[in-house]
Amino acid sequence: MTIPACTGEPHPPLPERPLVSGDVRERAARMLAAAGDPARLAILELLAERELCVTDLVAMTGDAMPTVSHRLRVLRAERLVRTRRERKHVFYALADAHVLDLLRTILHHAAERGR
Amino acid sequence: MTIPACTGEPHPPLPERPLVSGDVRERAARMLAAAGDPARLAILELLAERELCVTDLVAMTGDAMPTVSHRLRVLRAERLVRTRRERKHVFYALADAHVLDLLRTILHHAAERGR
DNA sequence: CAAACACTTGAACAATCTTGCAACTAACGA
DNA sequence: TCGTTAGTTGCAAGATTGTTCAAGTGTTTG
Repeated sequence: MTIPACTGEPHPPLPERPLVSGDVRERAARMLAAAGDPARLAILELLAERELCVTDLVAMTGDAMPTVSHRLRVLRAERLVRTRRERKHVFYALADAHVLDLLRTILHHAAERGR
Repeated sequence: MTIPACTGEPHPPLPERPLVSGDVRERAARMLAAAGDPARLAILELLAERELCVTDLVAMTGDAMPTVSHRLRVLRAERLVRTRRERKHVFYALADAHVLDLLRTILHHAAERGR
């Protein structure tokens, strides 16, 4: 199926097919969306420094525990964080180096391009 | 202001201060959220290959022009894309190498970690 | 075993987003 | 100038999200 080009102006031959598979994109979008909230991003930043339990995060962010827990749930659903239980506490950490990488990339870029 | 630690268990000394400045995080979150939609991410992927006009994107995605235009508006609001007008057409492209970088990072990671 | 602690879950409500249609604007072309 | 092509904008549904409070689960401590 040929795709009708724009008026044959500046651009080259013609577009290639879609791109990456649909569900890789789906997952990527959900990961981005999960990180794309200031409060959740703040949590990721804190976890970038060290593993923390929910109580710590509550103390550090000043938000209510259910609120923090819900946020962590979203992050965990997209596998941006992992959990580990120890005695009474549940410790959260970034899922892997990829997440740290993404975090650094976005924060660096956001800091760089001043409005 | 001291932050009460979790039960002095496994974790080190104590947490540092917040992190990056609040509005860098705000901007980063908005950028992530803008990219964090499958349809908008698909547009970014297409633009990663070449500059395209709205008509091209309409043809390639199969969506209505106002829909595509709205999506582009969101992407432009967060400066993920830039525009250039030529004759009757408005051409869109990724704003800069940073965006391409982010795109590659997220797609790579999403592809890697199979569910 | 009972009470306390550390979380998670559920439900309801508000706020925000996304889309689709219609109307509007800008740039050509006849 | 008039009509057409290319895009944008406004607005009203409809859907998703985020927050809060209350209740529930699991673990540990007395």
